[in-house]
Amino acid sequence: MTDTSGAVVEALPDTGSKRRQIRPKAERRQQLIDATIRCIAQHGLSAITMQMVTREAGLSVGIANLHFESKDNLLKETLRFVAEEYHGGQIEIMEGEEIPDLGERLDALLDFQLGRGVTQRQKMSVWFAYYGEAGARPVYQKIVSTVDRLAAQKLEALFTDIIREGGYQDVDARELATGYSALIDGLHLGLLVTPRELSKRRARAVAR
Amino acid sequence: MTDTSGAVVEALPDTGSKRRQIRPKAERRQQLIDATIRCIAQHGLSAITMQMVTREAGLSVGIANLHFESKDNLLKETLRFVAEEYHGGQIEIMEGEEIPDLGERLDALLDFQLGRGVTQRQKMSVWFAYYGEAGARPVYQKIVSTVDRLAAQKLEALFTDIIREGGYQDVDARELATGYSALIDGLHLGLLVTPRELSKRRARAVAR
DNA sequence: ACCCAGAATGAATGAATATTCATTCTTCGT
DNA sequence: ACGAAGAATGAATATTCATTCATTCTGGGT
Repeated sequence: MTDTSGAVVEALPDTGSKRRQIRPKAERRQQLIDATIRCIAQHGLSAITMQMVTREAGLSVGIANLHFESKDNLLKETLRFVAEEYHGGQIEIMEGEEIPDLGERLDALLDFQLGRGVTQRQKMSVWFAYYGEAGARPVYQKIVSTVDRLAAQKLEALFTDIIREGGYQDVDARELATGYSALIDGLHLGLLVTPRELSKRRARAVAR
Repeated sequence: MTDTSGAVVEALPDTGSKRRQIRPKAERRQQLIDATIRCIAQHGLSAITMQMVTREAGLSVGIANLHFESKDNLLKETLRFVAEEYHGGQIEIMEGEEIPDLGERLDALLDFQLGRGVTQRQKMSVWFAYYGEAGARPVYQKIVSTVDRLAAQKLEALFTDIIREGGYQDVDARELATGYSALIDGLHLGLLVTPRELSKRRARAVAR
């Protein structure tokens, strides 16, 4: 009954493999970012811990500092990921040519922005957790506003087209775009604090 | 040159009085809440420290635990204060009878909500810092949503009146109220990340 | 089959921070 | 004046947490 028998030493059954695995750097980074998102959504940005994150990822504590230099950096990269994913999705819809009708394209955008699911809710939590700190942390402000600006331009362009096509009068595309963005943000906030379902129809109505 | 000479030992000149002062509990509590607001605005909710807050208030470290049981409690009470102040102001405008014209009352509300000033900006920072944590902390959710619900009802009532008076068709007061709130929240968010001035006019336009 | 570069681990370290409480100081009632 | 009630202080304590790094382990290259 020697340990050196080389036989399988799986003391705890069902508790995931204990085998150490070596994976490419990019994959580990993503794994850690995903875990960070889940942790922020569940525990909040201010309660987050390296132990928490690495545990959630099923890895050892040291690994986060191996792939990201520091906790600060991990948080920064996580924000960048969420921001780029969210705005990237929007931009794709807005400048994609698959949907010729502009009104339908706006609808698609709305569906994307108010899309449901646990994942979506998690991302939202993360999103606003960072917004909350943005006032005090210029780094966050910069990351968000950089990506934000691009999406805002595309949105303004979309509205400009819609206004021209529809022949609307007395409407400024830039104002409309700002208002629309603000409305969506506000609805997200509302959903976070008071989860309701009715809002989707509501938003669609106001958007026109 | 003995220390026991009993003479005044005011080594640092100009550095505010060193004299210990005894003040009523309520005053100290407010003093600490104010300091907390300033600290959150400047350093963020997750970086906040008892030392920071008590220092900002010009008091000793132990005092926070004397008047509030714990850090958690101080933060909770600070949120309650900000929430009640903000929504209280809104409600006062909405149900006050001083402004008979409903359109003007809406304008007054808008002015209040988008009011400027350092103070306002600080409050906003605090507001969103807590929103960011709301997803993970039911206590915060409860505080905000309780006060929020009341303001939302008043707002809906106001819109109902406006719709009746103006004889508008095809508009649901509840939808309008939700949309309006969301819009304001969104604009606040925008102001926090990308401070701009133009938004006030914009909001007013959309509000109609 | 066997090496070894470097990926992964986690115990140890040190810094930061909430909370306590013995002590000092103020004020007020007598 | 004086003394007591209790407000205020801040050094000390215990805990929590990010970061380090000596060591262990893997898998591809030879």
